[in-house]
Amino acid sequence: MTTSELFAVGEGDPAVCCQPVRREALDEAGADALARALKVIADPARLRLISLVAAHDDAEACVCDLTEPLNLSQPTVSHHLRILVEAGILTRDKRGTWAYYRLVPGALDSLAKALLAVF
Amino acid sequence: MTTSELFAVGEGDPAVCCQPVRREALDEAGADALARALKVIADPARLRLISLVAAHDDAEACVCDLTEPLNLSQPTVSHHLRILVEAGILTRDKRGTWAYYRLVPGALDSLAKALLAVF
DNA sequence: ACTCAATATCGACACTGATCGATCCACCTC
DNA sequence: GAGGTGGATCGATCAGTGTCGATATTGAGT
Repeated sequence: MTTSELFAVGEGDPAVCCQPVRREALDEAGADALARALKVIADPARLRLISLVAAHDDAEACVCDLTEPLNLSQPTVSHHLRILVEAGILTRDKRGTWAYYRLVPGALDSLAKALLAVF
Repeated sequence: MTTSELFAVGEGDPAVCCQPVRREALDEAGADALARALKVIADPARLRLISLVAAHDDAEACVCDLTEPLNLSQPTVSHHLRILVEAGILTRDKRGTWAYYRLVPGALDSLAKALLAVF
């Protein structure tokens, strides 16, 4: 599941001019999807990976740039990067020996938007 | 830790007029704090609790209102509510036999804001 | 006081997930 | 093609946590 699938969560129907004051509560499927998306970023290592990639020149970084500052083993970093890619937050671009990671534009924004739509 | 403590995470220094293009990456302590806050809401049961409280009349709800729609046992619901209160997302107001829960205004907003400050 | 109802706490169990060492794979260079 | 390097995958381990039944606690009503 990617974060873009969360766009529709909790959005009001534009065809209705006056929505009721009390919205319906999040249904089970929506809560499950949003929880899965939040679990992806609810990890200090993955938050730092996102931050490191965003802070890097050209907004892309290879694994070798990310392993040392996180003080984690290379397989662990690779594991976290895989989870972030599968969630649609990062993209992997393998050029030759190196793998470069980039932020997916709007991914975290849509996640924050989905979060604020809960209430 | 409450969500309000996250307000300062990643905010730019207003005394500096021209910030560098690349911000510094999230430090270990900041990543840990944000991850802990996100873990609180990265659970389908707790997301539905937040949504149910927000959707309820008067924006408050007692445990008996919340146990049945979640299809979880009463101790489990009480456990989740405790976690949400300790994180500063809900408040508990015990009046007589019943305990009423309310959303803390701005709690989720500040969390979403802290998330968007990561990158 | 006794009873009952609403909620919180406790102890235990099962499952998920973060981490690492070892290994495998792809590509580059000689 | 042989060796080396960057990165991914695998298997195991261990900590964390969601869940429940049982029990304790607190307040209302008789």
